[in-house]
Amino acid sequence: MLDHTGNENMTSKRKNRDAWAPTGFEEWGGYMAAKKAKLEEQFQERAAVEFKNNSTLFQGLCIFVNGYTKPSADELRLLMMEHNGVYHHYMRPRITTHIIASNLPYSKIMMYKKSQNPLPICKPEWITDSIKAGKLLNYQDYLLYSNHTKTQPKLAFAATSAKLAPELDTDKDKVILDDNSTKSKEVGPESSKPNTVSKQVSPTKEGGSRSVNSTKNPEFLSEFYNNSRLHHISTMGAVFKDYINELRDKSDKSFPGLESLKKLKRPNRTPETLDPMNSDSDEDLIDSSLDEKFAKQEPVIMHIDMDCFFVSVGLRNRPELKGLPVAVTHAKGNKAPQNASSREIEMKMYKERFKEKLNKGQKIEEKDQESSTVADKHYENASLSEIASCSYEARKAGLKNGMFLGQALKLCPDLKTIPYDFEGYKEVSYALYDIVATYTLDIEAVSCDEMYADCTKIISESGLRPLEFAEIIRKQITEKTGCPVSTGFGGNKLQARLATKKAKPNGQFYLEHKDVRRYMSTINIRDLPGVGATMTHKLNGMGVFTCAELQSVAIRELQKELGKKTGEMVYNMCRGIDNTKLNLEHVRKSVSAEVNYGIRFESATDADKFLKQLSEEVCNRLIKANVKGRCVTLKLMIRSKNAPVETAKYMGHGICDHITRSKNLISPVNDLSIIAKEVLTLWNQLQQIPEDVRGVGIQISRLESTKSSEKSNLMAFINKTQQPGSKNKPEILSIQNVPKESKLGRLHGFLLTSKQCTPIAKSTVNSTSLASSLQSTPSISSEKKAVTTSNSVESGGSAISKENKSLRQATSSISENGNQFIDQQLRSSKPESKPNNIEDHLLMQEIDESVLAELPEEIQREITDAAKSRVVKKVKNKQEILPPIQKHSPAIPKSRENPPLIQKKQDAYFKQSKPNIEKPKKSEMPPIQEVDLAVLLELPDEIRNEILNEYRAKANESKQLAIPGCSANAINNEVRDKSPIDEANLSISQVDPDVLAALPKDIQNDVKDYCASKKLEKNTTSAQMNNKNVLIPKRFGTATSRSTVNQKATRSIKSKVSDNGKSSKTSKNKKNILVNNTKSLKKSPEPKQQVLDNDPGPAAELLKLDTPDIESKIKENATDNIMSLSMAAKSGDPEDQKALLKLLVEELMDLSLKEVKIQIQNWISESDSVNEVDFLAFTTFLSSLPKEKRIEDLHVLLKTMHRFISKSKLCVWHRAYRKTVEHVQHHMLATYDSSLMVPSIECEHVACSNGEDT
DNA sequence: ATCCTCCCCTAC
DNA sequence: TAAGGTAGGGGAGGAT
Ligand SMILES: Nc1ccn([C@H]2C[C@H](O)[C@@H](COP(=O)(O)OP(=O)(O)OP(=O)(O)O)O2)c(=O)n1
Ligand SMILES: [Mg+2]
Ligand SMILES: [Mg+2]
Repeated sequence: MLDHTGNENMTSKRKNRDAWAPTGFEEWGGYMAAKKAKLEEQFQERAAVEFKNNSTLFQGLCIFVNGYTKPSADELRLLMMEHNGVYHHYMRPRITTHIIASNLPYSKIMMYKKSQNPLPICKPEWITDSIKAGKLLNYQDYLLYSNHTKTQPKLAFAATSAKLAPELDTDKDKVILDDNSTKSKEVGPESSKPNTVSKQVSPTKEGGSRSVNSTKNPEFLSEFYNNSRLHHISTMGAVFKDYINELRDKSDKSFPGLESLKKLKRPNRTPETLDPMNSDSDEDLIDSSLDEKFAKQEPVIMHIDMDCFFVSVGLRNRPELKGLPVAVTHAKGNKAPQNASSREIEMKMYKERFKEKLNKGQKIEEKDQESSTVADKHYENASLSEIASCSYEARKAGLKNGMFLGQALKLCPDLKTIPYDFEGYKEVSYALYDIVATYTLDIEAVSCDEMYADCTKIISESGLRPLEFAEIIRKQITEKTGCPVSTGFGGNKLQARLATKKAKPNGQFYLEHKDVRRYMSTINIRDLPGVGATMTHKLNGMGVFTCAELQSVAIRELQKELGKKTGEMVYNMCRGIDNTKLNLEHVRKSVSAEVNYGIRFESATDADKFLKQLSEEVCNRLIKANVKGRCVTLKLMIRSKNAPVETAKYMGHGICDHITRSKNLISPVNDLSIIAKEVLTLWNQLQQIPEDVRGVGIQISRLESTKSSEKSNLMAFINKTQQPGSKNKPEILSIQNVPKESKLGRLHGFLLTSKQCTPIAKSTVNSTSLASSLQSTPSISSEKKAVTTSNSVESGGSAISKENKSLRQATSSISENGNQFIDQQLRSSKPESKPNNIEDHLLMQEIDESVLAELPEEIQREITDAAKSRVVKKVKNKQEILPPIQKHSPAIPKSRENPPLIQKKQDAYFKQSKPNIEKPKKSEMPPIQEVDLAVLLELPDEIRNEILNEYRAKANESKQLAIPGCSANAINNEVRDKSPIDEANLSISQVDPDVLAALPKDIQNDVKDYCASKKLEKNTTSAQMNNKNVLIPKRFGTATSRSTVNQKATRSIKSKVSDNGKSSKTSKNKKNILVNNTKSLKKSPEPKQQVLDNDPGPAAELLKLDTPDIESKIKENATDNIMSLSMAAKSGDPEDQKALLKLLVEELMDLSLKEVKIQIQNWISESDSVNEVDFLAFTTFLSSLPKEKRIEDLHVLLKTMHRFISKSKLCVWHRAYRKTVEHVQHHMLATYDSSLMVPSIECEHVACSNGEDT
């Protein structure tokens, strides 16, 4: 560890990245994104295309997308579907016809090439260009490793670079031979591609630098991600966390693996009951069996982890290397003439830094020595390529994962290196997870090769001892994957993990309760999970090296040295105590993308360009994850003052300083234009020299789900409607909101209408803030650079600066946006002091950001400009009238000038919680009062119904959440103050009296009941909230099912609403929403709140009038929908309908079970209305399964459908489900003379439950 | 006292 | 050459 640590420290900053699924794991993450496409839409589009054009463009083609591609794998999948092609999520030996990739490692290309049936590997442009051309172009013109030059498909003279080129070409020929160049159109598209092969080929002189450099190689980003192991493992980690959620959702609760275990044991003993008796065994068993019998009080947690994962996977096809020291790396071993000077310097600096750190602690000796050792090694020309994983034989020589290859070779000269095989890892990971999932779904995915599973039930029900079970499952996994795996069992996660460590390699171990204490004392503190190099150091400084020694340290002492929580954790851990539960429902809290390799900007333009690319990357990930975020953070790694310009490691980041700057947005966003703007603003604020940038990262936090099921279409709906002309979403609020009261009112109820606010103060505030921000910006910018320390979030000033800059230079393209940004920033720059907030409110009131955002850019500019001028004026006024604002800016001395202001403003609106905090998805819907009825009424019935249903559903949810005293007033006040959007969760509860009154009676009752009955629940809920690990009862919330409410989320509620100058925080309670609400109510008397309250009044009235009608309409619509569904088949254009239906059904027939599930999920979860065509298609499809003898599949699919529909509170869906089941049963009876056991849907609405649409 | 931001640390 | 990402817990210290 020291060694590794050392390296890490050297860089001094390492961070992780996330992954996004470049390779192709995206099956789960719905795609939806870019286009918001829903499966429905996809189907429709596809059907339409097929039907009309009967596009068979790709008929007969079966593609497999490997690695990161420009049109993402998902997009390609859709394109294939639209044109009658087939998309494979995995390479299928004799079925796949083409491999699509933007770039592949040489090893991979070779692999494909050598395969028995070499398949052509084409660039994704082949697909897109063919579509554009309306005909299938010759794929040979798009071969990945063909000559890049388009024109010369077959020749590979690329030329300069040469070495690889020839080989590649050769490969190509071999691989691709089959097809002939039938023709090829010109190659326009690929012209840019000469580089595609670049990765490997181009390394010619200048070319070499190009291929790697972020600036010079346009394909840098994708190439980098495609080759980054850390990116891959992060991505896969996220994928498997989702996968587990997915499996759990789909589960029918049957565990075949567990069942077979029961059978195994039964012969010997009677089932569970007798287990205790069984005691065939030994010590362990007896205890455990007793426990099992009664309460299973003793939980049994399993930790399972593949042995030297990457190596094991790689050795599957290299049996000759088994038993030898092997490592997985990019480099092959030889090489690397690096500049010794850089190494020397970096080493020196590293040492210095290390010493500093150590000094803080106390001991240093050993480490110093070690570091020096490392340093020595550093001087040499050893390879600085990192070893991802090394075999246990290699570990005997001292090798460790993460170590540099050069260093490793010194320790182990015989080390064999093998290349990465990311597809292989994924494959094995799936096998691992799938096997464990046959025993239980109480799984917490840790990474692609590791997880925790609660085996309490398995052990008790099967009667097996942990180690017996281990034997079985390990064997199963090894047989299936060809890779060794180790497992550890214990009473908690810590014990299980330590047991696994002891079990490795290829073993198993059960750390029994009685042995815990004894065993713990033998553990080295560094082996405790969570104790890394730094903490080890600190503890070593205290004379602590082992857990035994650690046990003798008082908790106070530990907390003093390590912090409160950390101290306590360590105190417990060294005793084998670990109270953390398995985190079963994984909920993402942030999405980020960063690159700290190969970053070399030569100009501000380079930096801008890359930031935009990275923004795009993050946006894509957000979309893929179905989330939007309200906080944007830019992370930079900047070359340290004395660090060499040329890093020791080729294209590495060297020794750097880290700088972070974040900004809160008023509303959640996943829009590229907005995020890019914010990022560029932040970048400009940081005022860094482009040439010194060595790393860039963008993180989006404070996420909210965008899934319709979860969030509702309200936002989307509102966005669309709100601003007529606008196209985009409501962005972040910017300070300058144009005066569209109605809009504001709807969207951001809290803001209230300006009327309420005291005009003067408010107006002044806004203007002041803006002005201050503007003014301050310049100065600030200069300051910031130096700052390594963190500052307040964003500064309005920065925004301004940005604007200025944008106007001047770089962001010219973005200039338009720039204005918006500025606005936004200004907004964000809340007034620190309350006065500022007030002003902000005024501004907001004046200009609705979201509205603004939607307007054409030109208009936006105008407005923005006008606002600015206005602001300036106001500022002046304010200064006179309300000095506070300006003062504030200056007052904010400490951190960045304006930033604080901005942030505060935002906070005031929303209450945000920390950036990290996320709220449940629910929150997206604005309080119903805010919904503009007029707009609502204008909407199509379907949409209107959806919206209303959403609210209704939320009302239900609120109940669940148990907002006890959810008297609307209090809630409303708070919400308003904060921001509707933020506290989505709250929004549910926010129902204020007026609104409540406006609601249909049944809903009213529901709400009341909930409030009354949920108090109890609330308590429970709050308790759960406290515990991160606690699963949220997803079953309840329709959309929110998965959202876990956590403390932070709750916390957000607290928004500090600073009224005038007073900072009245509505409530702070993290845990108790109710409390918060209550507080807010009490505080409400404040001016702002009152104002707010007033506003609602009118709106409420409107609602009342309209609501009833709407409600009824909704019901009607629902009915209509159902009716239409049944009718659809019959009416319409019979022929067309039939043909379309037939096509769809055939399509479904061709899909794998998994794919169909995904389709079903998308169909249901992406919309609140039932798409008739899809309904008919699915129902017809499912009804035809009995004939196909696919009963298993039918069963699974119905469960899938049930699962997702259960989440929907829409009766329309419930009915659709019943109808489908009815139809299916009919066919079941006809075919098998028996019906299928399927779950039924339960609905609160009696009419729905009883009714039946039929 | 509690919040919030900017880090730092840890894990894979 | 080399592909040093990513998510989340937590602490320090300023602001309220
Ligand atoms: N610094 C690291 C650590 C890990 N990994 C990758 C390669 C590993 O194979 C995989 C799993 O990590 P583990 O910690 O589980 O390590 P191994 O599986 O390699 O070995 P062990 O047998 O100790 O689990 O993650 C990596 O690329 N870089
Ligand atoms: Mg492992
Ligand atoms: Mg592991």
